[in-house]
Amino acid sequence: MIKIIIVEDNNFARTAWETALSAESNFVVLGAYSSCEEALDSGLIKKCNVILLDIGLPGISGIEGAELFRRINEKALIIMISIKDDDKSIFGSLQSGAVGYLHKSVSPEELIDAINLAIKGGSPMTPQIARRVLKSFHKYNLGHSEENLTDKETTILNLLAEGKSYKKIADEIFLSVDGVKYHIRSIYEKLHVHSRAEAVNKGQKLRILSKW
Amino acid sequence: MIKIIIVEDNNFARTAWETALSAESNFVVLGAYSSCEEALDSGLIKKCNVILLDIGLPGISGIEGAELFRRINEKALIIMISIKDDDKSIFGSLQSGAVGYLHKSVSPEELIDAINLAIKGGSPMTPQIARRVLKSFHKYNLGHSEENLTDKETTILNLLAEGKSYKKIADEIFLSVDGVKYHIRSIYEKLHVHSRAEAVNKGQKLRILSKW
DNA sequence: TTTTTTACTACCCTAATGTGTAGTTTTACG
DNA sequence: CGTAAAACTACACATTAGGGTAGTAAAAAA
Repeated sequence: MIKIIIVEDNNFARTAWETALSAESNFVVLGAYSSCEEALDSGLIKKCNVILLDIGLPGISGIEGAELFRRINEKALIIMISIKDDDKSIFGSLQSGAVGYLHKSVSPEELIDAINLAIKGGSPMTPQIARRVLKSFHKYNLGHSEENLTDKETTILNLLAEGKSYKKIADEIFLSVDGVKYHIRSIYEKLHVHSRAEAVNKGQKLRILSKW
Repeated sequence: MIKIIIVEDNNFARTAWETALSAESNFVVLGAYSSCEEALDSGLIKKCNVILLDIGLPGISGIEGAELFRRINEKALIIMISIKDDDKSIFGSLQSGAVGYLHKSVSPEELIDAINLAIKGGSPMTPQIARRVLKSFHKYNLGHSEENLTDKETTILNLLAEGKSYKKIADEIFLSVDGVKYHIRSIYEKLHVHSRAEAVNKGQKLRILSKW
């Protein structure tokens, strides 16, 4: 039995979803609230499996709410349902722990499918959102040849990110300290920065720095 | 008409996919190769819409290949098809420009659906991969209260990431230089680091640093 | 109210960083 | 082969960063 909580300030939508989901034999709607505050007060957060959460709520926003809910119940699967599709809404939601992101225009059937998918370990998203998410991973420096670091430069940048001193880096890659400096000069020039911290920051944004 | 290129070293799989896709009225397989090198030599990369790409290829790997293909044809939609599901394969593929990631066990029908989905602006992924991707966005410091920076600390960390000197930061937030240092000491302690670069690096990973 | 903690300010000192300039060796290329 | 670019090495120098220590005022806790 999948226990669901709905948090949505629009009465019409909230009621519609509640009705639709309640009709499913393996779903039970534990509660439907119009704000995160009410949902938190209910004490049911820790007992549910799935939380359907609107972003544009009065008081505590959906993004903040997701974080709070997750602190109470790490296991609960949070699915955001929003009319917004700006970066802040999407990525903010994902950061705060949502496992899915749907547009408010979802049909009841889609909503049911989404919940089932989430339970099965998937991440319900509209195709457009999925693409946005994946695109955020893409290196965006393919064109800018200036920003293409050599292998050695990339290695050094990673060591810089770990906070290693020039000396340590030099030892590690068998170069003189000034040899290391030589490459760092190029890195800074290519990335248009003047310090380690900026280089690391930019390196992350350009996805030059290894791993996730 | 959707023009497809297949790069897969397993003859059996390659032939099976080619046959299945060719049967679709709106698909045409421009070429099916057993290595990225062959695909690049064919000169057809720039003419296709979709590239199905294996990761574990001899010679140029799928990940490297994706990057090369994308340089030639930015518009081509690259869908990775792999038996691997480690972080390096998944996130490496996404970074190199893939818009989808499927498991090699896909059925012909799923493959056809995936291509159609990609064309429509979606991102074909198995539910498990999707969840992995979304999870990579989650803040993973909800528990570790030690790592929760105060607002001022977060502000300073962001300024540190921009490479600003203590002096500049001090001016910007109306504190003495030593006041700034005071907070930086706390930041370093909370993040368990000893330098700007490390702090920035960790700040990114913990998603403390602003924006995407 | 007293005590403790938090948020600063201040000073010192050493190591590390960023940058300029210059020389040498290796590699790539016509 | 000659030559230019790339890949180092070397030295100098001003600035910054990181960390130790200490003191003060305000806020929070006891």
